[in-house]
Amino acid sequence: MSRPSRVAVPDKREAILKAAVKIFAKKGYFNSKVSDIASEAGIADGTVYLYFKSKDEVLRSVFDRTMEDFISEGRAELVKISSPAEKLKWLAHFHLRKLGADRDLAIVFQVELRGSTKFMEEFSEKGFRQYLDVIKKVIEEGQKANLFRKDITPITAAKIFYGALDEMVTNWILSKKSYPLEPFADEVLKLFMGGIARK
Amino acid sequence: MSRPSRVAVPDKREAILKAAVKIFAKKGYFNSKVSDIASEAGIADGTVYLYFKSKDEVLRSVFDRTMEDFISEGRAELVKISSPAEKLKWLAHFHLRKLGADRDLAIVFQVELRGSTKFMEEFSEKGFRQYLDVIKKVIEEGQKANLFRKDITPITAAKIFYGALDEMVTNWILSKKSYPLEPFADEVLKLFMGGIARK
Amino acid sequence: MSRPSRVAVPDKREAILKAAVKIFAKKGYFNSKVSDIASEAGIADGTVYLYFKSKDEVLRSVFDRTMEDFISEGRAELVKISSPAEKLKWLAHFHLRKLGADRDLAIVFQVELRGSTKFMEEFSEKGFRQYLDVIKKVIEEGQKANLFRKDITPITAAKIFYGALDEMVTNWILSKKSYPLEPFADEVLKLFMGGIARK
Amino acid sequence: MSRPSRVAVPDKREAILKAAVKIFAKKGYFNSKVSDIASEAGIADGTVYLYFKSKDEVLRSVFDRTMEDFISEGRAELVKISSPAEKLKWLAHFHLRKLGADRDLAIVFQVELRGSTKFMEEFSEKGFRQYLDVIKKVIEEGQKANLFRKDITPITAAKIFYGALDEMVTNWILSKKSYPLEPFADEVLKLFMGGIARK
DNA sequence: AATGAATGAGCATTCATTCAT
DNA sequence: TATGAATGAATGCTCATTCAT
Repeated sequence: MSRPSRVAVPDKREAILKAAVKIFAKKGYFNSKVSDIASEAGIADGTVYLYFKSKDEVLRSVFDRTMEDFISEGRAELVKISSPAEKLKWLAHFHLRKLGADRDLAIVFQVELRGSTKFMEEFSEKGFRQYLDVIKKVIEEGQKANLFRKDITPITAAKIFYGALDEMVTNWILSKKSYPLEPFADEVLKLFMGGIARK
Repeated sequence: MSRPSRVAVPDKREAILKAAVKIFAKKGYFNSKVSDIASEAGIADGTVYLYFKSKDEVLRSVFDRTMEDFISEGRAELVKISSPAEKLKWLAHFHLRKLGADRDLAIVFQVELRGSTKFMEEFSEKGFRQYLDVIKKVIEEGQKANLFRKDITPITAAKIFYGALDEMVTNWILSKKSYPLEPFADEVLKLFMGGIARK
Repeated sequence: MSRPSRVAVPDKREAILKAAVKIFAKKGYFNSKVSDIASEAGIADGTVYLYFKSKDEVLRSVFDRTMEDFISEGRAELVKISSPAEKLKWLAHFHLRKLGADRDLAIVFQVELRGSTKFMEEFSEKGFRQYLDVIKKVIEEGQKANLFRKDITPITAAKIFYGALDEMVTNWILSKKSYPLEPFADEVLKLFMGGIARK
Repeated sequence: MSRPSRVAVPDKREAILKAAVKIFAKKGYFNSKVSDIASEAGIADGTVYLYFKSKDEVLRSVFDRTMEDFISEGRAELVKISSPAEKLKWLAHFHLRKLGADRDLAIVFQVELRGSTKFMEEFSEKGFRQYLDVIKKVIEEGQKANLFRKDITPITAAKIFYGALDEMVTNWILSKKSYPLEPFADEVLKLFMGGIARK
């Protein structure tokens, strides 16, 4: 049922985005030339502009596409889980598994997308708020079910949860050593759920 | 009794750094022109180069000077506190109080310094590791005193603590609303110490 | 029957070199702006960099291309002449005819290429030594044939020959009056062959 | 009888000129910074401008002072010699002895002073014409005394004489090997007087 | 006279974007 | 669609010169 594409153009848009992630990760957004991306994607410089309005839009699109997948997959999976604690567990693993699977993409997300307040604001506006909202909902759920303490606002708890995971990713990227990222999900969960203080 | 400085040029180096923070915060490092900084500092473009080797070095210096203050003040204060929990409390408040006091500086730290892997690596190498190390030490102390649980590695706990605070700052910066940042220290502490799960 | 070239851009590289000679001759290498050259060539500034790596390389190329022609034509013609004296005659005329035909090029060669030891050394290394060598060979030939005196080393004689011609060119360039250069070839030859002293 | 100078200021003007020759010779006029010269002369940058109006004028002064010495010494010596041939001999030796004694000065004269048509013209105007005129006079003298052939104009012969010597200097400067320059005076004379052709 | 901090005009080069083919 | 040659605006940095001290 799929529209038969013209051949020879398996998916240039996709190729450009993939190339862009690789190049942005290696050199940083501002130091990446459009010609680097085009060259990496195996096309002519001008062709980039048939698919994207500007270099700016390429980065934006990397973000949009990834975030979209991220959130929709997240929402779809979460409904299958009933326990709020299990939901948080799934989210933490999901977050670190996804970014841990594509170092270049992780770099672009952790580093490049934060390199300008402009992007940050947009980043925040579009995907990040939604993502934080997903976490917040889970926490509210836990509070309603009397499983989570209520003396912390859900949104603050969500930020803390996100911030902790985010820091795991940042450290993983900057580390000279190569190690699996996902296991840290359990560490974060342990602390987020129970706190550091001995009972 | 201090020697009265000449005229309106009490400290140009300082003026440049201050101007740079303001400009970098407003426009981002890559979009800031050296002439913007010079103009903001009330000096000629070329004068910037009498104090700094390059635009690059200006940003680096903003970071160095701030981080130095930050860490030395942190270390000096911490030795006055004996309880590990109190130390964490002081650190969280200190972190948010400092950055909450200078929005532009906070923006440069949260956004600009992370805008390139190059800076990130240096940032990480120089100040960040040390800061994380300070936190780690406190946690080890708490574990030794049997106050903190021992099933979490101190460095991971430190990262989570830092990540949570960092996220507070980032959200504060990006927020369109203006609100005091420091109070969030207690929220982070509450959760970090006791966890989200009801006992 | 040659394929009619597109539009007004028959050969941009050539146009740039031509423009550069004109501009360098008028203002000197260091006082010539790349934009002057581009403008003279009827192209955009950036286009210069599609054909040359730097302003430096433009000057180098002017030299290379000219010297190459010069030497290859010289060698090709000389083999057709058997008498060493006739060879010198042809060389002297050739030298002055060539440079006398393009005042701007002559200026670049006489003045600009000598404006820095760096260029001088390269100039010397590449083309000049070869040119001097061609003259030297002719003199050796004459000495072997017992036509030229042997109490002067061929290389020194060659330098004198070259130096005399070179001075004719320099004076011609600097002169406010316009006069034909080539006739001076015979004057140089007269003196070089027979000396100033009366027999 | 000399006016007692203030001490500490043996002769700054002289020191600057000396420093300039050294620096210009090493880096070329355009690549030499005024601060390089000042530093080499052991004075502050601004002090250069107490003695010279501009960097330009420093080079000009190097030339003026040297040329003045050159020509006045030349004229003074020549009147002591009666034979035109001996006069040429003295001139050739003088030329190569003087420049051969100060490589840096020679470089400035051979290379830097020719690096721009502007300087060339001035160079030509001021000292060079006079120098050439001195040679020309000697040749006219020789012709009048029936010692030199008359089928060559004196000025052309003078240029050839000068050009030959000049080339000796240029080659000496560019040579990687170090050798005495003055002996080439005799070679030039031999050829200039008798020609290359066997009698 | 001497200093050297400050000035600011000047310029080579880069690179995102366009557009004729 | 695709190309890639051409564009030209944009900017970090240098350095001759000035001038308050």
